[in-house]
Amino acid sequence: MKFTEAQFEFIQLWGNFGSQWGINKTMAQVHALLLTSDEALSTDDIMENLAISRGGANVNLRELMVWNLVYKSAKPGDRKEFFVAEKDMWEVAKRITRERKRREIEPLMHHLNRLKNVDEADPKSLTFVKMVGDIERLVSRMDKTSDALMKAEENAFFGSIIRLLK
Amino acid sequence: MKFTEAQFEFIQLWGNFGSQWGINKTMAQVHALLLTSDEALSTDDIMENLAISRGGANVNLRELMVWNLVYKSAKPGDRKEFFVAEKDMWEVAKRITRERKRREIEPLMHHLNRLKNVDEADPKSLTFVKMVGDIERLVSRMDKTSDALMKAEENAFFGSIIRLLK
DNA sequence: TAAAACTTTCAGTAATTACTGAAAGAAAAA
DNA sequence: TTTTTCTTTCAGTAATTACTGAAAGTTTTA
Repeated sequence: MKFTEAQFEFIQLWGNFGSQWGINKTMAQVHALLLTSDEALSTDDIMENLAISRGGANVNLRELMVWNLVYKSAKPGDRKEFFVAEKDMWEVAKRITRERKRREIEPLMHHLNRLKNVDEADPKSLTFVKMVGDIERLVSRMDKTSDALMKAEENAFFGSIIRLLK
Repeated sequence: MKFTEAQFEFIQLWGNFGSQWGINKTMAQVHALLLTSDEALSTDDIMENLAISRGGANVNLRELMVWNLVYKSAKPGDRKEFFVAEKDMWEVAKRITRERKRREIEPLMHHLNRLKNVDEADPKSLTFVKMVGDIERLVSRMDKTSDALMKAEENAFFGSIIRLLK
């Protein structure tokens, strides 16, 4: 398989995988293109390679920068902006996790907590409040555990404890 | 807040949350309705409560059964099928995790592995192969770690070790 | 200050995704 | 076996999501 074919397939794969996880397909494809490019790319490079419009390229690049997955990179003697992706995949995983937590876990917990103000007189409220509480505890526990595991994977001592569990 | 309001809001919340995670919004809403219902519901109950069609109700209920989040439940003297949701939220989390792994991790690993057959002569392939390998290792590690996490949360001894890390 | 080079925005529209409703299918009752 | 009751399927369509492209905005150069 030639490099360009493999790169093309990787871009498709990353795009499809991303959209299954609620990440915009084109954004994932731009990310994949930059991940597989040794050199920084301009907006025009990206437009050409993925056959997307200038608007789409611009919006998705800026969103990738919000996620901290892509940086601007200036080229001396060139007024264009160039872009590079963070290549350390462990960093990539951490930053995606961090961003999704920030956007989803916190609002979810807030909304769930509000729902506990349900009228306690209604007998149906009993199991409802219990269930909301169960979800809160579960989400909070998974959140903390994922932090612990992230730390553990980075840390030789904790990492060796974690490996005991596998 | 009245129970029916709280239930309605929970259904919206679960639907929106689900669709952010690549889970069909209506499916998540049907799930939320069943989670917050003490009694088993018929297709007609669900159609009425969520204002969706018979086809939609049927398709989403069957999909929820594939995910093992909802069961059929017969009522004596009634020919209709009734449905109940698994109410143990820890079971719910485990089953969603299991299903997503099965559908996504395995195919992803397979595709990534295929991409390693890239022409090694091209110098660009070097960093490409490294990156694919990095993703494989990362995904495999996260997969194993999530298994460990599940076991740890279920197990008092391992659980206490995990709590040390937090 | 004006022109050139590049980036950003957003109304209109295309692409995708999932729902509707009616017809066909299946199972139970008569 | 015919009718009744309920479930499933799927072509057509509605709803959602995200892209296009041109105009406006911004920065740099001269």
